[in-house]
Amino acid sequence: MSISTKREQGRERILDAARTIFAEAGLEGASLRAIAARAGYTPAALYFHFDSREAIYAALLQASLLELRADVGAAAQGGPRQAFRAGALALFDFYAARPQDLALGLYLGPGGPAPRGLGAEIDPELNAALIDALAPIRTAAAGFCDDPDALLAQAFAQAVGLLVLAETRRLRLFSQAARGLMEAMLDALLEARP
Amino acid sequence: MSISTKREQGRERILDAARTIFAEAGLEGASLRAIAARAGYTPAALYFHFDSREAIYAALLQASLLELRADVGAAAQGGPRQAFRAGALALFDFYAARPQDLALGLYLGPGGPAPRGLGAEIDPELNAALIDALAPIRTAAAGFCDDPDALLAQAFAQAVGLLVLAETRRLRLFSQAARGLMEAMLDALLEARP
Amino acid sequence: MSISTKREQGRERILDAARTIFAEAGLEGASLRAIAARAGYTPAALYFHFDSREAIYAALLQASLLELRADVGAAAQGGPRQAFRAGALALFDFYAARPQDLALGLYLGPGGPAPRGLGAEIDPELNAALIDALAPIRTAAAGFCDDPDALLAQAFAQAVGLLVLAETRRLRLFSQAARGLMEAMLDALLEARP
Amino acid sequence: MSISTKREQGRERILDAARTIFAEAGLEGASLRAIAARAGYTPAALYFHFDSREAIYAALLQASLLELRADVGAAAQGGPRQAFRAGALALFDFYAARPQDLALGLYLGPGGPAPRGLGAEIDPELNAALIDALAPIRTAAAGFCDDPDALLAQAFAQAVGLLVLAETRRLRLFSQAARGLMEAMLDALLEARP
DNA sequence: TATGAATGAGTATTCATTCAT
DNA sequence: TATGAATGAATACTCATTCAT
Repeated sequence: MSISTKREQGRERILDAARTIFAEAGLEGASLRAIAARAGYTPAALYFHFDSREAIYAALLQASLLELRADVGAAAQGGPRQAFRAGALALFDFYAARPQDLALGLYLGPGGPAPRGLGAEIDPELNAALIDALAPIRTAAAGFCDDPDALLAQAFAQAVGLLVLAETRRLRLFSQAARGLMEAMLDALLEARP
Repeated sequence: MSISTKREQGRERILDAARTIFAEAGLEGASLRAIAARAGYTPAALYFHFDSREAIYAALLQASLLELRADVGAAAQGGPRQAFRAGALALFDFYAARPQDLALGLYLGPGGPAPRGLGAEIDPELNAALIDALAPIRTAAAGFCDDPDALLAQAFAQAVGLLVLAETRRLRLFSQAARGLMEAMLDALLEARP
Repeated sequence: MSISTKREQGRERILDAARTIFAEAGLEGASLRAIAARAGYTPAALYFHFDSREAIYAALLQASLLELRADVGAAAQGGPRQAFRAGALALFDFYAARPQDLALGLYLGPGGPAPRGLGAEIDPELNAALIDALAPIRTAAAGFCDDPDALLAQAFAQAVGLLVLAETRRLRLFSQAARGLMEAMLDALLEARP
Repeated sequence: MSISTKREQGRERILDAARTIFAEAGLEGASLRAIAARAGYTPAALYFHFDSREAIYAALLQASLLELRADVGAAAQGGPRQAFRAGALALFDFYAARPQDLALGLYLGPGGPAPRGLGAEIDPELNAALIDALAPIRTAAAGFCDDPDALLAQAFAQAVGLLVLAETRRLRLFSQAARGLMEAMLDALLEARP
C-alpha cells in the first residue's frame, strides 16, 4: 500500500502540474517539458508514471469527466423535464468555468478538432466516461420523450457550440449572452415535446 | 493581365497545396515546409507570395468564407422562416462537407479553441467576412422575430457543436444523424417563435 | 551625360538608403533587402548598380574616407606639432560623431575584426583612400620627428581603441572622458619627442 | 566526482569545439550547428549544457578573462612603474596571441562594435571579470599617479587599437611593429608622469 | 524511481543572389 | 534599368522520446 501510495503521489504531482500549466498556457503550452519542470521532475521521469504525453492528457480528461459526472448528477434532480434542463445547464456551466477541459475533451489539440483520435487504446475508456457523465441527462430525457439520445445530443452540441464560439470570440455577443442562449434553446427543445 | 495571372497562379498553387495538406494532415501537419513541398516550392518561395504562415491560413479562410457566403446566400430564399431554415442548413452542409474549413474557421490551432486570435491585424477582416457570410440567415430571422442575433447564434452554435462532436467522434450517433438533429433543432426554434 | 547622371542618381539613392539603415540599425541590420526597400528598389535592382552587398559597403566606406580626408586636412594646419595634434583630434572627432563609419572602416561585420578582408579586389583601393586621409597627420609628424609612421600609428590606434571601447561600453569612464584621454595621450607623445 | 566530471567533460567538449571554430571561422562562423558538429553533438544536445548560443560565447569569454587575469597578475610585479608597464604589455601579448578572444571580448558580433550588449543578464558578470583582470594594472598605476583610471584606459585602448588595426590589416606596418609601438607609447605615458 | 545525456526530426523565418522577362 | 519569381543554404531553438546508469 505504501508503494501504491507513493506511485499515486507521483501521478498526482504530475497531474496537478499539468492542470496548472493547462490553465496558464493552454494545451499548446503544456509540453511535456513544461509539465515536468512544474512538477519538479525531469522529463524522463514522467515516463515512469505515464506512457506518453497523450496518456497524461487522457488521465487529466478522465479526472475531468468524473467531476463532470458529479456535477451533472447533482443537478439533474426533480421531475424529468426539470432534471433534463438542470443537467444540461450544469454541463454548460461546467465547461464554461473550465474552458481548458473542453479543449482537452474535444482534444482540440494541434491539428484541429479531429486529430486522429486520442490514441486508439484509451479512446473507448474515455468515451465510456463521457457517456457515463452525460447519463443523468439522457435518463431525464427518457422520462418525457422517446428519443432521449437526440435530445441529449442537441443539448450537448448546443453547449459545446456556444462555448467554442465564445472561447474563440467568433461573435461578439456570445461571450456575454451564451448562457441565456443555452437556456432559451433548452426551453425551445422542451416546448417542442409536450 | 499576364502578369497578374502569373502572380495569381503562384498564390493559387500554394493555396491549393495548403488545402490538400489540410485535408490530409489537418492544421497540425500544415507546416510551411509541408505546404511548400506539396506546391513544388522552396519554403523561401512562399514568402514571396505571403508574409507568413498565418497569412496563408488567413487567405485560405478568407476564400472559404466567401464560398460560405455564396452557399448561404443562395439557400436563404423564400419566406423568412423558410429562408432562415434553409440558410442555417446550408451553413451546416457547408462545413459538414469541409471539416477542415471549420477547424480553420475556429482556428483550432495549437493551443485549443482560443489561441489568442489569428494575429491582431487580420482578425477584424476575417471576422467581418464571417459576419458577412452569416448575414442572410440573420436577415431572414429578422423577418419573423425581434432577436435575430440570438436565433443566428443558436443555429450557428448548434451547427458548430454538432459538427465538432461528429468530427471528434465524441458520440457515436452523431456521425450519422447530425443533419437530422440540426433540422429538428431548427424546427424547435421556429416553433418557439410563432 | 544624362545617362551617367541617371546612373549616378541610382547609386546615390542606394547609398543614401544604406547610410540611413546603417545609422538606424547598424551593419547588422543593413541587409541588402533592407537597403533596397528603403531605396524604393527591388533587391535585384541593386545588382545593376553594385556587384554585391560588399560593394555597397565599400562605396559607403570610400565616401566616408573622402570626408575624413577633408576633415583631417582642414584641421591639420599651423606648425607641425600643432598640426599633428589637431589632425589626430579631427580623426577622433570624425569617428566619434559617426560610429557606424568606424564599424564599416574596420569592417566589424559579422565575424569580428578580421573577417577575411573586404573582398580581395576592393581592399587596395580602400586602403589607399585611408592612407590618403591620414596623410596630413603623417606629414605633420614628419615635421618634428623622424618616425612619422610610428606616431601616426599610435595616434590612430589610440583613437580607434578609445572609440571601440567607448562604443562597446567596456569601461564606464570611456563614454565621458574619451576625448580628454585622447588629448592627454597626444600630449604625452609630443612631450616624448622634444 | 565522476558525475561532475562527466558533466564537465560535455561542457569542455563543446567549449573546445567552439574555440576551434572561432579560430577557424571567427565569431561569424561559430554557429550553434557548427559548434555542435565539431563537438560531435547534435545541435539539440548543446542545450543540455548551455541555455543558448550566447551562453556558450559567455562561457568562452569568462574563461578567457580568467586566463587574462592570471597573465596580467603574474606580469605586474615589481615597482609601480615597472609593474604597470609589464602588466599592460602582458595584456597586449595576451590578445596578440589570441585575436579571437579579443573579438569575443568586444563582442564584435553581427552589427558592429556595440551590438546592444551580450544579453542583459550576463553582461555585468562579464564586465566584472574584465575589471578584475585589469585590476593589477590599475593598482600599479595608482602607485605613481593620481589618475590610475586614465592611465589604464589609455593603455588598454592603445592595446586594443593596435591589435584591431593589426588584425584588420588596416595599416601594413602594424602587423610587424605593433608591440614596439605599444612599448613606446607606454614609455611616453610614464615619462609624462614623472 | 529517477536522472543526465543525447537524439532526430521538426519549427518559421531570413539571407544574398540569380535569371528570365 | 528594373522587376517578379525563385533558390539553396542558413539561423537558433523546441519537441517528445530513449537509454544507460
